[in-house]
Amino acid sequence: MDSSDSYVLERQVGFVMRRAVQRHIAIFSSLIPEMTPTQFAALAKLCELGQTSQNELGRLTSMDVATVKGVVDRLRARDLVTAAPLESDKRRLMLAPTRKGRALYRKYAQQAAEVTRQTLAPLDEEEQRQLMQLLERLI
Amino acid sequence: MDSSDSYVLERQVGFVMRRAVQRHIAIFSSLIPEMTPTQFAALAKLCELGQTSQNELGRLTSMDVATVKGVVDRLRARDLVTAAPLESDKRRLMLAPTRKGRALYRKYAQQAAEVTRQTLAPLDEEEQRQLMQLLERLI
DNA sequence: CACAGTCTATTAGTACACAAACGAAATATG
DNA sequence: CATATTTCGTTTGTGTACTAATAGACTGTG
Repeated sequence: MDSSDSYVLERQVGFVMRRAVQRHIAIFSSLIPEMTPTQFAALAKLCELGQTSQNELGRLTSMDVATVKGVVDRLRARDLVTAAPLESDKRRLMLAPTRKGRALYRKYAQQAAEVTRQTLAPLDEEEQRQLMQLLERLI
Repeated sequence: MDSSDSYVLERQVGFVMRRAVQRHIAIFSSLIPEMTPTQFAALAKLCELGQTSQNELGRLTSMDVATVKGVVDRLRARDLVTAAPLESDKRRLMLAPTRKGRALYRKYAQQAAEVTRQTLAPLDEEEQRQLMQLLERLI
């Protein structure tokens, strides 16, 4: 039996998802060139919550501890986020968006929703719902 | 109007796909710890074709020129792939799997298909087909 | 033939993403 | 209360992914 029967690259979910993500990122960076999807996700979550620790932010945005540190460092370097150790628990680094960070989030929240619309544009509304639901069940 | 109405992180395709890819990669590396999904994709395509230029391999596996170079370099370093400039067109770097590369591909082709099965396991067969078709239309 | 445009590969730079290991701080348990 | 465990953040190392710039090789057209 030929192993090429059981494995065809183009039919693997991993490959198809990778390509879909590539297209999504291209759309994102054309609509929001000022920051990456990951940075926007972190900033958005932080604006939603007001403040959190770096670690919890990572959990809420599905980022590794090492990844979230890098993302937060870059947001801090651009003065979009502030960080300060928590008095009552000195392990924790509390984060909050700056005024500039909030402004940037507000500026792009609509655009970010538009990124999703454009990414899903090849599908009709019913299919979009289906896709989202199926993807969520994969997690 | 509140911008949080229009943007909720968890409802964006990008976020959901990113998480699904994360889970997929975790499954992949538990079943095939010896190489990454990208490396396997490149090796698989090369085994399928026998030989190609580095550039074309990139196009066929949806990798950037810079990305494919890194991936191929690592495969070459492990003696899974050979590379030689093409006589008739000295710009091109022709690649081919080594015997060792073919053996590794054969060893894991089944497992790689299994990765797809496990990734899609939360869905029934009909849903799996739907998801794949919907994703393909996003590309 | 010349030379403009195209194709291929490489390099440098930036940004995610994860594993592993570390130290410091907090909590749990005996 | 002492110590074992857990939590949090950082660092290091490897790998993917894209941009932009560069250089060499080919192709097409004048």
